[in-house]
Amino acid sequence: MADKREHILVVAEELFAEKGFDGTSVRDIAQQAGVNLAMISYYFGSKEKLLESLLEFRAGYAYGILEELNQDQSLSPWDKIDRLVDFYVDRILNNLRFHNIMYQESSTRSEEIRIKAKDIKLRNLEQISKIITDGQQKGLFRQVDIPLTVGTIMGTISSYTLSKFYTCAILALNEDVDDELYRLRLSPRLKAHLKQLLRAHLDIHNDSLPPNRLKGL
Amino acid sequence: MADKREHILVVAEELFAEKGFDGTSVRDIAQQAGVNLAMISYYFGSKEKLLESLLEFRAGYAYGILEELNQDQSLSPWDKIDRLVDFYVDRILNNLRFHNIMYQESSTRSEEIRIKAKDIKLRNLEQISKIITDGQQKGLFRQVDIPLTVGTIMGTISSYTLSKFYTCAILALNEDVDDELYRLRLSPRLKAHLKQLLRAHLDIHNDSLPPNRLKGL
DNA sequence: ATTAATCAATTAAACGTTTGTTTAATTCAA
DNA sequence: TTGAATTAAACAAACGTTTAATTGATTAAT
Repeated sequence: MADKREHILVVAEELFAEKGFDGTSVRDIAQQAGVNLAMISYYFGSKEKLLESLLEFRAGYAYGILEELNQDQSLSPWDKIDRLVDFYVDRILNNLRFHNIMYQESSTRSEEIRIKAKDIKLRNLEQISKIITDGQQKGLFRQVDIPLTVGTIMGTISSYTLSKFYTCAILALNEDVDDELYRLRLSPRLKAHLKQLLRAHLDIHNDSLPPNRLKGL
Repeated sequence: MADKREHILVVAEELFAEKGFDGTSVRDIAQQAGVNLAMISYYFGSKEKLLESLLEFRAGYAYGILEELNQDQSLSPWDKIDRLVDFYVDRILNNLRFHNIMYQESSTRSEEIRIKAKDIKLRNLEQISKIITDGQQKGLFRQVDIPLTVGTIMGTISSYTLSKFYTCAILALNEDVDDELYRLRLSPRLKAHLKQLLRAHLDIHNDSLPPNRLKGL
């Protein structure tokens, strides 16, 4: 075992996402990670600080990708939106555990954790904002509420990753389908929907749309 | 106290939403509700069955409203979409507690609870589906992924109701703002965003949009 | 009308687990 | 030999649930 500390974090991540923070005992984590119970206090200080460490451990990754995507001059804003959707769907579906902790569990915890989670989200929002404002400056995107648009992306995905039961019903899958097939079905559908949605939402040509609403009547 | 059972449910709802299911003890509920600890087992059987009772207690309301909205012949599909957005934003913001339980907490619980939560969601989806397919049949709405569109509505709202810390940062509000002002700021912004979003997303005129994407380049 | 019986409502206390954390001893490598 | 890593054991506190006793109002018998 290369890094025991990191291994504990990965195991804790899985368990937290599966059973919730309060629903997971330190003994669960220790046993699943194959380490002594006392090692968790020894490494992290407490269960709450373990969660804090987990946030730090995972925080950097998404930001790096977004930054890179942002600086890529060869991609049009539309391409970047598509890539953004692909990235987030893939990332969330492949890191369901961490995502659930980050977006639901952390909001009921200590102030330090809530602040940390907030800051991570704000940093990511900043990067996505740049992509959208760039598209606006280039005359491709219309005026939209950017933070809420980001909320729409994350929220749409989350609404289908929080409850496997409901999602399986929608996808016409058996409830105990294996994770591989589950992702395989959900991923393209989420991506297609979000791209179609954002295309219409962001397109500059739709700026004159609101008054047209009554056309069809 | 008219109905003690119901009073316990309301108190439990508040506490669950605030501190999570596992984070709330039966003693917390009993104390806050002003009843003896044993009354909760006496009334509901167990803590889990209390949550189950809570779901049943709250489930009926939304469905009734949606059904009514659906059957209203005087409203156009576009009007119904607007009303739908208004309803859900208001309802979720005014029942933050129950919504958080229903959409996050219930997914990590017993099978019975997960099934119950799933069924409630499916029933509501059914009603919203009718509104959208009606708009499609009337030639107003284009072809969209209806269940995912519903996920977008719920998810967008949820993404801003799960973490008050983050939301306050976005709204440029102090973190300990009172709930009244908090809702007053968040509600119109969510409604405006969702209506603008759905207008573009659903409009039949956008069916020919995808190939136009490259226009701006 | 008074008493007796019945049963649900309510209570305080205790149940056995499980919780997060700490201690104090031991291992092991530097 | 020093100090970090690791261990088993113990800690008190909190957990969900149960018990057994008591209350209080309603019903049946006297």
